[in-house]
Amino acid sequence: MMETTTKSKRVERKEEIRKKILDVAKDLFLKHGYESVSIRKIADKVGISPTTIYLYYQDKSDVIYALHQEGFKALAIQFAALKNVEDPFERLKAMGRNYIDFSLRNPDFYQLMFMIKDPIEFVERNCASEWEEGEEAFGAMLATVADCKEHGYFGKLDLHSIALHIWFVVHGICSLKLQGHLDHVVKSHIQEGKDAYALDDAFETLITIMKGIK
Amino acid sequence: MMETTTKSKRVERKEEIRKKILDVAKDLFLKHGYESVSIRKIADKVGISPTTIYLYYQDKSDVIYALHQEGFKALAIQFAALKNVEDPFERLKAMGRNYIDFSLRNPDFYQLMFMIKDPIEFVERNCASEWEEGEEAFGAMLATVADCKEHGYFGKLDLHSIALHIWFVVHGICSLKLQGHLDHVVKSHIQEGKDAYALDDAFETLITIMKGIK
DNA sequence: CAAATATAATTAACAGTGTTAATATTTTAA
DNA sequence: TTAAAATATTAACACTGTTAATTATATTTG
Repeated sequence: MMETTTKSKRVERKEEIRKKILDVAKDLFLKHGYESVSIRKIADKVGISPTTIYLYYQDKSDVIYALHQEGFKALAIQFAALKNVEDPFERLKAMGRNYIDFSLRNPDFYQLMFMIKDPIEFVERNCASEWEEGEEAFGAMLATVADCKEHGYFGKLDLHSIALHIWFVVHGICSLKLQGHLDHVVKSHIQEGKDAYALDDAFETLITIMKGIK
Repeated sequence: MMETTTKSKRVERKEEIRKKILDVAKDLFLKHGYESVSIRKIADKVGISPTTIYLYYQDKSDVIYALHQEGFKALAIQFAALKNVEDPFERLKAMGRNYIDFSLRNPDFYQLMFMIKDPIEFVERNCASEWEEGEEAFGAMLATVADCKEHGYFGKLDLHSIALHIWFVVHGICSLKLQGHLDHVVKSHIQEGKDAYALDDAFETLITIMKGIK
């Protein structure tokens, strides 16, 4: 017997390789985008055979889902930094800004997290509708909106309706920006010089409207 | 000389085949989704060799772009039916409803039009930033928002800011619904029974907020 | 320690994908 | 009818995810 630790060395090594595969996938993903993540390229970079990956992940979508989770962890860190903002409406504003900034700084992650079908389908198939990471993020927002309501914001509107609404706006901004649709429309229909400010304008408009709800 | 018509028979036949390719692509697309549209499958169904398609479309993304345009034409028809709604705010509401309904009835088209990178990249590369179809749709909305403003809606907010904002919300609703994110969040965080109404609730909230702007 | 067993990794192969170059066929013009 | 132009095809390249069968490597047992 050699299992003095909770994990035997074999299991340990297995987890190491599993992590290495994910790290290489993440590296490829961030450097060359979603489309460039292929089983064969990952295997090459790790130094193993393509089929070996299937001993550690059941699927390609399983690898993609693991990346998806990494993204949610990174977003959670962004949100966690806001716990000490006292004024609830300022905290809500900061959350929105952080969300948008995250999408701009990690466009590939954002697309994977909110704009691509594969990972969420993987959740539906394999995770029995738990999925802590996503619920946590939305929960944090719900709490802040509730806090705002207690301070007199948002009138008689329902808590969940407000929270969802803000998410819709912010996701709308991010997703249309990332796909180039926003720039396209702004370039065609709105005065010159506003190009770069479209995003800030959009956020300002949201804040103005939300603050004005009686 | 036989070119009594503006188009010679050769050009006519060429356009016929070009259209046939597009029709088959559309059929495959609507029946089996975006991922199932492959050059080889289209060629099989048309009854030509895969490489022949490259004599009519420069690329696969060219075919996809043609589908993308079909989608915008369909949406334009939905919007055109609203010209005779007199009250501007009611017209704006109807536009929003039509937009959402379109996304639900033609989820694949909607994804192609607003959630997938390929077609808009094709526009950027090949169309010298004109692209009438998209500008027309947004223009129709801009006009309606302007009309609303003249009737006292939306306070001092900028015309373009309001129009963009509404688009963000509505697109946020549609895209998160289509990817399954909305259902996922609603199922986890919101009371039972609201499942099916999440979309209507979202739209109602938008209307309430927009109407309340002073 | 050696043999038997369980685990891990590999090669070969299947069925796809977009796309290009070279070749063959058909249609048009002289 | 023959030369030229347009159209279509076959063969091939370099990829993709994935599975079955096989080999190599550890681990456990006799």
